[in-house]
This record gives sequence, C-alpha cells and structure tokens, in this order.
Amino acid sequence: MLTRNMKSSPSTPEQRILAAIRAVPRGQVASYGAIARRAGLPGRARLVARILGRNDDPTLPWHRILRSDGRIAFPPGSAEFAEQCRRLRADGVEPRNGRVRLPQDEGTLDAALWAPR
DNA sequence: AGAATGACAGGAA
DNA sequence: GTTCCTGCCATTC
Repeated sequence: MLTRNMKSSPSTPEQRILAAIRAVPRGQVASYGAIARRAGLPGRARLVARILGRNDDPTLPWHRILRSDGRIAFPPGSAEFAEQCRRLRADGVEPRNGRVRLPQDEGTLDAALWAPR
C-alpha cells in the first residue's frame, strides 16, 4: 500500500476536510467550524477557509460552506458573493440579505456521527 | 524571528 | 437579532 508518510496520519488534514465538504448534501449548508469538526480538526475553521481558497476542483460544493452566523464569507457586492448566492439558490437555498439559516445542532449531533475513528 | 494576513468563531455590547 | 471586538491557527512577508 502507498504509505506516503511513515510517521504521519493515513490521510492528510486537507484530505479529510475536502471529504467533509463533499459530504454536505445539496440543499444543506455547514459552517467552516462544523466542517473542521467533522474532519476531526476542531478549532481549525481558518484552515478550512485556506483549503477552499487554494482549491481548484469545480465539483467541490464550496458554496455550501458559510460563516458560523450563516453569513456568506465573501464581501457583499463581490463577484464571488454573487456566485455563491446563485449556486445556493440552485440548491434550493434562499439567501436572505447575504445570509442563510444554518442547522442549530452543528456541534453536537454532527460531531457524534462524524466522530473520527 | 517578529509582524501581518485571511472564504473564521464566540462572546460582549 | 446585529454589530463589534478579541482570540485562534496556519501561512506568508
């Protein structure tokens, strides 16, 4: 088997974060912090942001990731902001003044179901 | 090595 | 319910 790094984890933090993002179903959203949690990296919300910024995979549902208060992370009026609104609507999610309603139990139930092994 | 930066979070005002 | 301010983490100057 391809053990890339003998003394580090089987999958890189980045890999797990990307997996957690891909796991968010259409019509649902999640915060940066929630993604980090599900990836087994609590407190690394800003790492999630960094990954997304560098990401180039068009199939990645990046638009489903929002700030903890449900607000879109891009500056209002920016092209990316508009694009994210558009893609959210395509998912059936209606952004209200740049924000959406996100799940109330992001840190509890999800964390349990996504608990790293 | 120290300071600045960023697709953030959480509690205070 | 919002806006502000401070704390955090990792990366880049």
